[in-house]
Amino acid sequence: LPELPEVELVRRKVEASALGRTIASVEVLDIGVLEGASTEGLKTALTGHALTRTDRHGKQLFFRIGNGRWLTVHLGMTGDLIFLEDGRGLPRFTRVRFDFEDGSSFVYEDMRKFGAIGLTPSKASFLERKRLGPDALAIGREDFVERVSRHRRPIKTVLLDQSVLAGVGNLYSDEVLFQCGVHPLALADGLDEDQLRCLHRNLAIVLRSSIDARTDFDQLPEGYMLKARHPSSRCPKGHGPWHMMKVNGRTAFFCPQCQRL
DNA sequence: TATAATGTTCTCGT
DNA sequence: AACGAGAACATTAT
Repeated sequence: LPELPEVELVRRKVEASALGRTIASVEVLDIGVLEGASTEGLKTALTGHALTRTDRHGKQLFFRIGNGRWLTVHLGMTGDLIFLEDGRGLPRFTRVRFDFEDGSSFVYEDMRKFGAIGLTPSKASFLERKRLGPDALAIGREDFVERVSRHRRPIKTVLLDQSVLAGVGNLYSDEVLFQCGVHPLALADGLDEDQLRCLHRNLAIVLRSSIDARTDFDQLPEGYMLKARHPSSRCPKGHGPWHMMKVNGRTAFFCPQCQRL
């Protein structure tokens, strides 16, 4: 459940379900997902306290604990947070389970274990340590243009670099490049002002559209690549099949007609 | 059975 | 210093 819109929906889910309930116990089923906290540290920090606030920066989640510290959660490639009203129906790949005093539970599951869960005394120091740039939905145009265009690297690579801006992953970077007709290998410092503005504006539109669609790609507006991002599908503007290439070890989809180098 | 998967981080080489 | 390629992490689905 990886990129910014998916993570934002998880945040909202937690906000609506787990917030305010006092934690009675914490069970770590796989210590491999802990980062910056031990099992004992987690138990000590959380037991007897409630999550009082949710926050998201890029793909990173933060939950304020009643004692002033923050629980940090990254969903990696396959992570999710599940609220269980009666504590039953534990997901197969549950890694950490939080049981509330009222009998409900809150679960961190992550099949591939690329995610991480831990503690930090300060969000700012955590973001600094992880070298996360501004949130992709919060960054202003000037800042975006300045940060992106300073790199002599393919624009796809720059958009995926979480230290430039945080929250964009492989799928949404493909989508915004397609929306703006920019080739994934175009060098960031060679883009003109119009292209940079287009990317900034459409990044916000694409991310918000996906959140509004509850990340159901079928419900995205017409003309979106993500409605049919498959090798056997084609450009919605009537051009040919998608072309694919590897950029940063990830598969990039693009339309060679719409996105010229 | 081989390949790829919405992510991050590290090494090695240019 | 900046950058790219490749590997590593773990597990499933096609």
